[in-house]
Amino acid sequence: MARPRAKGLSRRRKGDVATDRAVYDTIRRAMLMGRLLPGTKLAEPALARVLKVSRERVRKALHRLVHEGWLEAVPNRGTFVPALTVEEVREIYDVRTMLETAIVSRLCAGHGPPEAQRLKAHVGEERIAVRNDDRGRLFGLSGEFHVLLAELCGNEQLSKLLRGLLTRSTMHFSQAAPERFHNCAGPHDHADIVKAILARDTKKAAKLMLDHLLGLAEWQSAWRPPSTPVGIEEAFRGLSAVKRPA
Amino acid sequence: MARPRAKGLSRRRKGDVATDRAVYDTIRRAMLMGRLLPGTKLAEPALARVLKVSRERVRKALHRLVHEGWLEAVPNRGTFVPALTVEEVREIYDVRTMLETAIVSRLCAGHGPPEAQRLKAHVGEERIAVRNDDRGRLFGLSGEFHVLLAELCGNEQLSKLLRGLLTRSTMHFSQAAPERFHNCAGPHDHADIVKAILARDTKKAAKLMLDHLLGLAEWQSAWRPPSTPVGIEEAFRGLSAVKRPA
DNA sequence: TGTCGGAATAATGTGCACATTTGAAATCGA
DNA sequence: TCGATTTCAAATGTGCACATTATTCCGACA
Repeated sequence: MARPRAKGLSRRRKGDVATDRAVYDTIRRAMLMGRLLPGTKLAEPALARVLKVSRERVRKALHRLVHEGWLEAVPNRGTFVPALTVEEVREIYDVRTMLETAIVSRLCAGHGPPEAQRLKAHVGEERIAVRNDDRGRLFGLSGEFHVLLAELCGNEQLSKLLRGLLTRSTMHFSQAAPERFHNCAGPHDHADIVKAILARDTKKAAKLMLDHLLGLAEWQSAWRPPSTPVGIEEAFRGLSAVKRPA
Repeated sequence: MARPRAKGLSRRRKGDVATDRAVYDTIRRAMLMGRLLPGTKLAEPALARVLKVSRERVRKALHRLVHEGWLEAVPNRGTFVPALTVEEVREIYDVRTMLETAIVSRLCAGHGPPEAQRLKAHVGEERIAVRNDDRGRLFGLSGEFHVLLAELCGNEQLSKLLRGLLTRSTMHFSQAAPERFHNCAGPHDHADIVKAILARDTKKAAKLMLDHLLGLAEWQSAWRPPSTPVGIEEAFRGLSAVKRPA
């Protein structure tokens, strides 16, 4: 039929899944960088204006983030950055304890040379980060350690589940200024756990993981995130959805 | 401003979240009833026509179901009923084993009279269902038993997680004709597990749960769902999104 | 002066109109 | 007759317009 287009521009690409990912990643990155504090409202028009995308894209990304537990949606009100209660943090670490003690037990029973190699490599990287006092890298590695343990079990469902739990429990860490991240006990605990796994000492490994998570939960529960909301424009300053400055 | 509406009808209620839930529940119910076989395509116009709702509502419900793992979306192709592989089933039951053995251990260590009462009540209901040969009720109760154990731990995160795992692992059961559901070992296993919990025998309870899940996984993996797709119209015959015949 | 109430404004929610893409039927050629 | 190419219809994806809802602001009244 070749009908002439009514409005002017609208150069529309095909199933542009790349832009969707970019918007989603940008918002998530802003949260990981600690720029979005609990209580902040993510208004759709403001986000669309700042990220230079249409409102529908923002809406879709927000819905996805809500489904994944990063944000909270109130009907007819908007989407907000959630404030995890100490009870929620305790519950999340409780579930993590159940899963991760089982994981280290599993790894003690059945791991081979390649798994041992990856564990030792990760501990080495953490040690380097500590030596260089690279807080940002250490922050990322500390979380990835737990994901690595899950992945070494060779269970994709388990990895996905633990990854979701980690994002929720590290949200607090992110909401604190991540450049101030300092966890001297973390890398040392990780090294001990790996040592126990390599020695196939199941009881010791499980106990170390239990104590490690208990310590993390206690330290995290003691800290309360600030509650002064910040504007959207300044929160996303320097971040862009269309071009990755990476 | 009171601008006259362009088109005729469109009597739109307020933030109608009830319709959204109805559409979502209807599709989910059709899956639980085993009417949607793996490989079936859930086309949006067909669903909208059958359920008597707009396409956007269907679209939103489908997106949610995709995100929760009930369905699979292929870009520009459509939404399909997934076919779980035996490997996925094995992995899901592996994760469930980790969580649920920890749950029964937890319950052995710390449960009071109200928890004991609810456990005994559930076992009683299952016994009644077995006596009456009520397959549908037994099918529901068998799943709820595991959710009940998680809820008795008083951990909301744990309950939500296990609920998601259950929906995925029971999808196979649903895809078999549920009226043919017959699990003579299930209720008996459940009664034994409850007995061990009430006796606070941690090792025995964990072992019983482990064997129970192992048996379920083995039985479930042995069975392969049929792969003859069925039309949308007949799959949703009798089901409605606007009025619940319940 | 403080509070209650209504109007203006901004934001959310949703139906609708196309553009793009896919799948398959139809047509053509060997 | 079979295979490859073209054509066409249906489905998916997305921007847009507008109704509905919440919030804010401002003035009247006690």
